[in-house]
Parts: sequence; structure tokens; C-alpha cells
Amino acid sequence: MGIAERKERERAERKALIIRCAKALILEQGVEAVSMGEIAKRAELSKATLYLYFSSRDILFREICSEAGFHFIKYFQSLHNPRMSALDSLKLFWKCYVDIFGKSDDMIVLFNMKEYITPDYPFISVSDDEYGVLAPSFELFNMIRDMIKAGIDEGAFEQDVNPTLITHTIISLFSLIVDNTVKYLKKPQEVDVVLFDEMQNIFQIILRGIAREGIDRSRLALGDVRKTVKASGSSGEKIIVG
Amino acid sequence: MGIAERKERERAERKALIIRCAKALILEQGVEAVSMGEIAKRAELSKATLYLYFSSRDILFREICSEAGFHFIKYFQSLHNPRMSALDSLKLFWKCYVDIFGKSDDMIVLFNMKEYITPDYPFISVSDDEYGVLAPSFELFNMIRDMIKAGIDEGAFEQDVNPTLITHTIISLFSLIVDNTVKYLKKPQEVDVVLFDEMQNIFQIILRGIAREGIDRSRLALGDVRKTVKASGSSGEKIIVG
Amino acid sequence: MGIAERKERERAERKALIIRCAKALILEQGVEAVSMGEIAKRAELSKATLYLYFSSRDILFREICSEAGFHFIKYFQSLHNPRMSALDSLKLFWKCYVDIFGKSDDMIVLFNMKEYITPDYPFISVSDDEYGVLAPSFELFNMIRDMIKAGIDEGAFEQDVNPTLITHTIISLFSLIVDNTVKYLKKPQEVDVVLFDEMQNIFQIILRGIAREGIDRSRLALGDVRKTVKASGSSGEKIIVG
Amino acid sequence: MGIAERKERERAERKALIIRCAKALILEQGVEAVSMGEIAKRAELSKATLYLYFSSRDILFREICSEAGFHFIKYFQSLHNPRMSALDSLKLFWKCYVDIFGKSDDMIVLFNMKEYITPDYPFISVSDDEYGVLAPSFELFNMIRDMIKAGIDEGAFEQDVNPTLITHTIISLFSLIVDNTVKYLKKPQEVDVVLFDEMQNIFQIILRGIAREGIDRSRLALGDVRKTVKASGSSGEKIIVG
DNA sequence: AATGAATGAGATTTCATTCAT
DNA sequence: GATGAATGAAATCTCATTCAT
Repeated sequence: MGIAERKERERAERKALIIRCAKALILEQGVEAVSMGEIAKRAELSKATLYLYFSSRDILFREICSEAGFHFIKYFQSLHNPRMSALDSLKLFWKCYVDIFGKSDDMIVLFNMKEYITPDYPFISVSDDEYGVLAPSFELFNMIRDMIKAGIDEGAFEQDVNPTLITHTIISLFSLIVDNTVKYLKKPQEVDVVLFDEMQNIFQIILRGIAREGIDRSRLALGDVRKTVKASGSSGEKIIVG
Repeated sequence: MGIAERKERERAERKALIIRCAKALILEQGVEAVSMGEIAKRAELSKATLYLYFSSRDILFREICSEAGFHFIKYFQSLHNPRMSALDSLKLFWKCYVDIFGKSDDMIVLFNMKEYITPDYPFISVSDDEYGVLAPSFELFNMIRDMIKAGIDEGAFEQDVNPTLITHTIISLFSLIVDNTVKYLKKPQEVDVVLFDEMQNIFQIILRGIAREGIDRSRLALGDVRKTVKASGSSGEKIIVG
Repeated sequence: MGIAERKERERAERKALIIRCAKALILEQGVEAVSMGEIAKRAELSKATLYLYFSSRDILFREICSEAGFHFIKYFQSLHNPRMSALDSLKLFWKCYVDIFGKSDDMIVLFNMKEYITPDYPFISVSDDEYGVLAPSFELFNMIRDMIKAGIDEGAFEQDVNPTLITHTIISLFSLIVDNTVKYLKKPQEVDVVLFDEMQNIFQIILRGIAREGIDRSRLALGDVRKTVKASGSSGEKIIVG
Repeated sequence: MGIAERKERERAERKALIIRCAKALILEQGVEAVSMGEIAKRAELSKATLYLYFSSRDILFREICSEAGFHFIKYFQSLHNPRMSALDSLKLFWKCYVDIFGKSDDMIVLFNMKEYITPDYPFISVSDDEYGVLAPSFELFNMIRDMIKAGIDEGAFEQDVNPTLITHTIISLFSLIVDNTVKYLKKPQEVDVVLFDEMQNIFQIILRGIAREGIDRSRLALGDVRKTVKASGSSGEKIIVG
């Protein structure tokens, strides 16, 4: 009874350990540069053991992505109310991102991995059908896109905005900022504030850029995360969605 | 005299040959996947010879960037008039980009390489001094940033816009679009129109996003490049900056 | 008492299970390609458990051989009459082979394994003493050899025929045909008729080749197995040894 | 002039060195057991260097085969007269085999490799068309088969003999004998006489087995290679084709 | 100046086998 | 007795870089 449970827990812990080490290395060196050997060494396991938990390098890396994305989505959904306006949904989305990121490096890794998973990830606008074939599991992508679509319907965004394109733009930009910040600062623990400033900045610009002409910009304001976030540990006061 | 000159000319030609071949391969396979061996084979030289011209793979790739940027800058400067408004300068910038790209793959390669050179490339806002140390040669970067700055001064853009950040955003987004388009379409010769559509779309959104509230959006319009660009060969009618 | 017996029975059943699974895999993929992991998976046991029953991969595979050979020998001996002529004995041998093979894949596996066990398996003529040391358990080998010997004594075969050599030739050829047939057809269930044709063909040639000059070839005829054999399930009408 | 030639010669020598070392290891350990690493160590080269000469393990091994077969075929053709009878051709074939083998280990390796190349090598009878598709380059195979065919036409062999099948039987048996002898004796230098005895024995039996009933066996005699062959160095007196 | 040749270091992956529980 | 977990050792192959000629 307890045994099976404990075994399962231990297995999950090992998996988590491996993912943790892989993430740390990705943050330090970037995705491409991290090898199975290094991950094994960091986790104090043999290379062969890694393959017990992840049947290939590729699968390990993909699992990191889906795991991180899954956490984020769950958190967002727990706070999201279907009757929210598109703009409020997007602002909540941003708040969730800040929150989650305050507690773990998941999102930073997720975006850092974007390049790795990009091959199946269309930037240019594709029809919804095509996209479904290419990456059916990317709920994160779909979530953002749906919010953009709703914003158009609600009249908050311009009619000629292409939701798929904008979605990819947002994700890609987040990914880029993370990439650059991490590489540049070299000490991830210092990342926090400056990183969020930049991201929020970009997010804000895109919101304004796609907003319908004449809309009051105060409606697009994202609030202030300055000095309220820490990369690890619990963050202090959180942003209240305006 | 004449001998030394000829030697130098030949050396420059060899360098150009190598860069040309490397670019072609980058377009076909992406930066990471291109090896020195492949470049050598395509250039019909030995690997060792490559090292006579570029002391490492890294340096070869960086030189591709600076070369491409140099061409573009010269072209832009030949058309640019210091008395132009910031908005007109940026629109001219976009037109030049379309033009240059119509005649060569330089810019596409330049952006495709961005990931590779990113480590020295500041995304987050740094002081001008710091920036100078990090990447003194990136005039391209500086040019865009200066136009953004001017736009702020002229009242076209919001006062709180961070020029360095926006510059990097623009460059990074171009880079991303190129990456994805090339990878997704797999046939570079078909890239043209769709690629420019997306780029222009994003460029437009950013212009709007940073524009001062209340500015007339018609002043930000970029014109239409649809069907006017070809990936290789001279392009037909060009866009007139509005 | 009863407990010890039951344990032993259970142990034997486990062993049989493992051997059964290993055989199935050998037929599907060939000897070299089958790993302990695969056998364990097919048997729904852990790899470690395999090692409780067979102390090494090698030993497992050898045991498959001896087990299969043992079955065959018992069947042959149940039909064999010591007063039969050598030629009739050999023909009965062939009939038994066809029969056994009709009911199980034992023999096909046995021959398929030959390469694997070859190191201890003398091809070149060795003295009887030496042979005894090398492979004491290979009664199958000895049986055929004794029949050849008897055939020489009875004047059916040439005096200068080397029984050990011919025996190995016969076994090896069967092995080869099985190897090739299985690999080539890729669908073991379709093997049956064509396989027997070839084997009988070779067996016939060897009989003729070792027969005394001038002997009437009708005495060497093996009959016809065409369409009478099925690879699995019970075969219909059997061949009557002529 | 001289330089290019010398380079080419050196390259050929390196290739030959690698093949030589690979062959030696194959003789000592069998094909499957030999790794690129071992070959490299024996040749006192790095693994990477091996890949400079043979683009994969597979290709190295196949080249060993084709090289050895090529030598043999050339030698045979230099002695063969198209007007010879099929029987004489086959006997010459055997003499050539003995000769070549007396001077090098080529043939021993060739047959030792049979398992490795077998996958494309049908044992069961296939139509000539099919065979051509599967292994068009196996001239050795075709040569023997053509001799068997001619023997049937000339009335030396039975009408119902299947040339493809017999050819494969002959090659496979040679291969098996080599396999077993080499593995059993473990000292290749002692292989010589006993090996040839066995092979000749088998070859003789097959000739008799496929010969037309009633043919005078003295016409099938292969002569005597006993004590006349050495595995390395030049062999003494050679067999005269009877 | 040019290059063929060589290589060290490292990547991913597999597998027979052991051992604590 | 059974097994999940772990692993050492080895296999194939790649690539940026160096060096003698």
C-alpha cells in the first residue's frame, strides 16, 4: 500500500531532481550547450540513469517545457474568471506570470527553451487548422491567442490584428528578454527586477500597439512590479490587477 | 606596390567568398547547424584555409554580422537626410531594409545570426557607457536607438520609452521572424512576401505602441510592400516612403 | 514435501516462460539483437529476475539450445528402431525434424542460435576425445554423426567420409537456411514451405554427395513435404518415410 | 606531379593499414565483436581518423568485403578460359581460392564477414531479377552461379539443381568453415592445412551431390592441397587442376 | 599561401549486470 | 523470491582546431 506510493514518490522526486539540474544548467549556459553528461554530473547520477527517466535528450527538454507550462496554466486558470474582459484577462495573465516567476525559475526556463522547440512553432501566420496540426499541445499559446481574439471582438484591439502572430510575438519577446538578461547578468539570482521591468515594458508596448485607436491608455496599464519580485523565495506584495 | 595591393585584394575576395558561402548555409540550415567543414566544402577550400582568414568559427560568424550591418548602414546613410523627422527616418529605415533585402540576403542573415552573437548584445537597459564597452561596433543598433531618441525629443513617442530597449526589441523581433520563417517554409526562395508582411506588421505595432497618446496613426503608416519584393534579383517597384 | 515440489514446479514454469519469450524474440529479431531487457519485458518480469533463473545472458541462450535439442531427441528416439538401416534412420531424422517443426518453433530457434554457440562447436574434424570435452551435451550432434558412421559401415556412404565434418555441415546448413529465410521473409509465419524445400534440397545433395558411388539414388529420396507443413499449429497429413 | 601521386599513395596506404588492422581483429574476434575503437588503437590512429577514410563502420566492413572479392575475381579471370568446361571452371575456381588464400587472409576474412553482409543476401531461391535488385555487385556470387548453370547445360549436373541455392550453399559453407576453424584454433597461423581439408571435403561432396547420376566421380576430383598451403607467405607447390 | 591529415574532446545512447529493499 | 533503480563500460560518430609540408 504505502510501498507503491513511496516508490512512485521517489521516482517523481528523481525526475524532479533531474529536471531541476537541467534547468539550472540551461539558465547558466543556454539550452544548446547543456549535455546529458553535465546534467548527470550535476544530479550526481550516471548518464544511464537519466535515460531511465527520460528516454532521450529531446524528451527531457520537452518535458521541462510542458511541465513549466502546465504549472503556469493551472495557476492562471485558478484565478481566471471567464466573465473577465479580454484586457483584464491579459493583465491577469501578466500578474500570474510575475507571481509564478517569483516562486520558481520555471517560466524563465520555459522561454529560454523556446529556440529549442521552435522548429514546430510557426511564427508566420498560419491558419488555425494548420497550427493545430503543428503543435496541438501548446495550450499556453492557445490561451494567449484566445485572449487576443476576445479583445478584438470586444473592440479593445484593432480589427486587423492577427491573433496568432501577436501571440507568437509576445511569447518570443518574453523568451528573448529572458535569454538576454540571463546571459548578460550571468548571476540569475540578480535577475528579478530589471528583467520584469523590461518584460512589462514590452508587454505594455504591444498592448498599446494593438489597441484600437483612441482607446484610453489608462485602460491598458499593467500596474507596477518594480521592487516587488524576487527570483527565489516568496515575493512580497503582489500587483493588484487594475 | 601593385603586388601588395593585388595580394590584399585577393585576400579580401577570399574572405568575401567564405562569408558568402557561410551565409548561404546559415539561410539553409540555421546558425547552430552550420559547421566549418560545410563552409569549407561549399567554398571549395580546405578547413585549414578558413582559419587563415578567420581565427575561429566565432569570429567568422561575427564578421558576417558586422559586414552585413556595414552594407546596410552605408545604404541607409546615402538616402538619409539629417533634417528628416524621426518618424520619417524610421520609415526610411524600413524602406531601406526592404530594398537591401531585395538585392541580397544580408539582412536576413544578420538577423538569423542574432542568437549567436547575443551574449555581447544588451537587451536590458544599460547605461550608454556600458553599452559602448560591450559592443562598440554595432552602429546598426545605435542608429535605430538614436532615431527612437529623436522621436521622443520630437514628441512623436512617449517620454517614458526606453530607446535601448525598444531598439533591441525591434532587432530581436526581426531576427525571430527570420528564424521562424526560414525554418518553417524551408524554401528560402518563397520567403519574400509573407516574411515582409509579418515584419512590417510587428514594426507597425511597435511604432504604435511607443507613439505618444493621441497621435494620428496615419502618421505611423509604413506603406505596402505586398508583392513588390523578391528574395533574390532586383525587386521591381519599390515602396515610396509616405 | 509438497511444498518443495510445488516450488520446484513453479521455478520450472518460470524458466519455461522466460525461454519461451526469448525464443519468440529470437525468431523475430535474430539472436544478436535480442537483449535481456526485451526478454524481461515480454515475460513481464524484471531484468533482475531473469538473473535468478539464468546466471548470464550466455547461459540463458545455451539453455534454450539444449532444451530444444532435448525435445527433438526424445521424439526421434521414440520413433527410432535400432535395427533400422542408417539411411532409413537419416530419413526418419528428417521426418522428425519436419514433424517437430510443425508443432513448435524449437528447431528453428535451435538453428538460429547456432552462430551464437559456435565457439564451443567443432566444425573441423577433432578426435572424439576432444569433442567430448568441448560439448558433452550435444547429443543431437552425436546422433547424426553416429548415423553417418553407421551408413559408412553399412556401405551406403563412401569410406572416406568424415562423420563429424558431415554432421557439422548438415547442422550448419540448416542453421544458415533458417537464418536467411527468417531474415529475408521477415514474417516467420510464412516461412514454412519454402524453408523446407531448401533444407530438403540441401539435405538431399549431401546425402548424394556422401553416398557410395553407384548407389541407386532412389534409395536416397527424402519424399515430399510440399504443402504439408505449417509453421504453427498442428500440421495436417505427415510425410511417410519412403 | 610527384606530389599528388605521393599523397594518393599515402592515402591508399593508410586505407590499407586500417583494413589490415580491421581484418586482423576480425580474424581474432569475429566481425560483430570488433569496434571502431579497437581498430583505431591497433592502427595507432584516432577514431576520428578512421572516419576520414571510411565514413561509417558499415562502409569500412563492406569495403573489406568488396576489396577481397575484387582481388579474387581478378585472379580467377586471369586464369580462366571461357572455353573451359563447367567442371574445369569450378575446379579452377577452387585452385584459385587455395592460391589466393595461400598469399593472404583476404578470403578468410571475406567469408568470415558473410554474416555481416547477409541481410541483403538471399538464401532461399529468388528469381534472377529479384536477386539483381538485392545485391547487384556480388560478382563472386554470380560467377559461381553461372558455372553451376553451365554445368547443368553441359549435362554434368542434374537438371533439377537450383543454381542460386547451390551457390549460396557453397559460399555459406566456406564461410562457416572459416568461422569455426578460426574460432576454434584461435591461432590463425596454424589454420592452413586442416582448413583446406575441410573445405575441399565439403566442396567435393557438393559436387558429387549435384552431379548427374552415373557420372564418373574421377571427373569430379579436386586434387590434393594437403600440406601445400601456408596461411601467410608464398605457398610452395600448387595444385594442378586435374 | 594553402591544405590534407590528424586528433582530442565530447555528444548521445545502449546494455549486461548488480544490489538494497 | 522479486524487483526498481542504478551504473560502468562501451559503442558510434562529430567537429573545431592544429600542424607539417
